[in-house]
Amino acid sequence: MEPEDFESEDKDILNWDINDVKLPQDVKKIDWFQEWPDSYEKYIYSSEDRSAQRHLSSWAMRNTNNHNSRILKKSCLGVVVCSRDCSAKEGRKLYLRPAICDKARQKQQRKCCPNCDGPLKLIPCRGHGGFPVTNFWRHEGRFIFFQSKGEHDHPKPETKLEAEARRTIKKAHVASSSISLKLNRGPEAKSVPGEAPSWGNLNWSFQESLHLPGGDGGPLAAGIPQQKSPGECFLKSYGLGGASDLADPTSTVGPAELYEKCKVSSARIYGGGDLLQPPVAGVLSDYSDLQTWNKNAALGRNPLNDNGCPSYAFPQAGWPYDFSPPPNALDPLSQQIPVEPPSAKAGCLPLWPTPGADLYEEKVHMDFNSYYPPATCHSPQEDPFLFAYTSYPHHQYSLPGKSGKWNFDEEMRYMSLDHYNNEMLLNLCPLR
DNA sequence: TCCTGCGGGTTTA
DNA sequence: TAAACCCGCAGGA
Repeated sequence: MEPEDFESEDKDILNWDINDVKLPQDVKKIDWFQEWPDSYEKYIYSSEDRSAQRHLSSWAMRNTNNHNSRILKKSCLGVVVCSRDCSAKEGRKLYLRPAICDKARQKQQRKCCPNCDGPLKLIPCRGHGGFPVTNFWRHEGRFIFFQSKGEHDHPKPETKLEAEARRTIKKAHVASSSISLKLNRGPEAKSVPGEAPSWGNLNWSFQESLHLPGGDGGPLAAGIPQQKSPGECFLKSYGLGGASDLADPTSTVGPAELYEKCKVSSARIYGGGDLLQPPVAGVLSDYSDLQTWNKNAALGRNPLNDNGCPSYAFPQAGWPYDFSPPPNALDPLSQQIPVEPPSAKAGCLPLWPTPGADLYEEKVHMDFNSYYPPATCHSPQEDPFLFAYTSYPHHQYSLPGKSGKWNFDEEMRYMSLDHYNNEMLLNLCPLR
């Protein structure tokens, strides 16, 4: 093929529009799935790409009827923030993911800020000429064409995975508290109105279930295979137990539901088992999630991480919690479950399991005090477990402002990184 | 309970 | 006429 022909063909491939009658089918290079598409971008994914098949986006996109069954259109809902613009320590801001369902979103906005109890507000997306940014998906032959129109003018919300995990954790904790309350109130236990059980009596013992990396005989220190699943990482992140805990029906870890959710996440991310080699170019399908995860892990979605270690996408934007210990944290056993959640104010439903908030804070804080990642980072392949631990201190501090935006996704694209980007990123890791 | 996709219908520029 | 938006429904997790 003559170079000129190639160029013109390339131009055709680049110049397509989602509304074109005919889209290019001679696609030589398909794109990695983009979790945070922004600006006026176009991508061509493999029809085998699971994320593309699901029309996923980490932006909160809702379906929009464009009366065209061939082209799926979705518009951005923006981000939910605290109307008081509160900040946790280190200036962390709250960026919650707007619920996609209208009713759920209305309900969400009646809830209060988990950080300051202030009302939440939805920042609508106005990045496309005053209207929400729109994403278009079109399946055509072996490819899935994606086009975004507009540039998000708001911070990134928490990802779908984060939001789901948050809900699950909330459920799990509520369930756990409920069970513990019942257990603690044995037949002889008297029901005293307003009585608050001691944390020390709770079956859900974070202290016991936590295995610190490199700590006192935890899984890592004991030389147990370090290839933990992200699911476990989630649990670890929350101070929950590892696989052994989960497999044990008598475990004090928590509801099986949580494990199932994490297992699903793990399977999704890991392709159902061990980590796989990076995909060869053009064969994206089952690896897309892995790639997305790897990229997120490598980037931490917080490119300016202080220690440069990658983090799983879990705790960053929208992670409202201050992990410093409460004043009475030195005596965890003396902590009480507030019968009336501190954040539960009239007309304001708590977003998080407030009764355990202190507990989370306390334990996780201890984790990070006792374990800091080494200067040389491991890849997720080596130790994804580590990521969950290292991830907490990293947060999305700054808004992705249009002027000073530092979008690594974009940078990666410009760098024309192919499937080796994972390794390359991980090699870059110690430099950051 | 929520997400997702679909599609009928309305409003507005 | 196109685009945005509202709403309800169904299937699925």
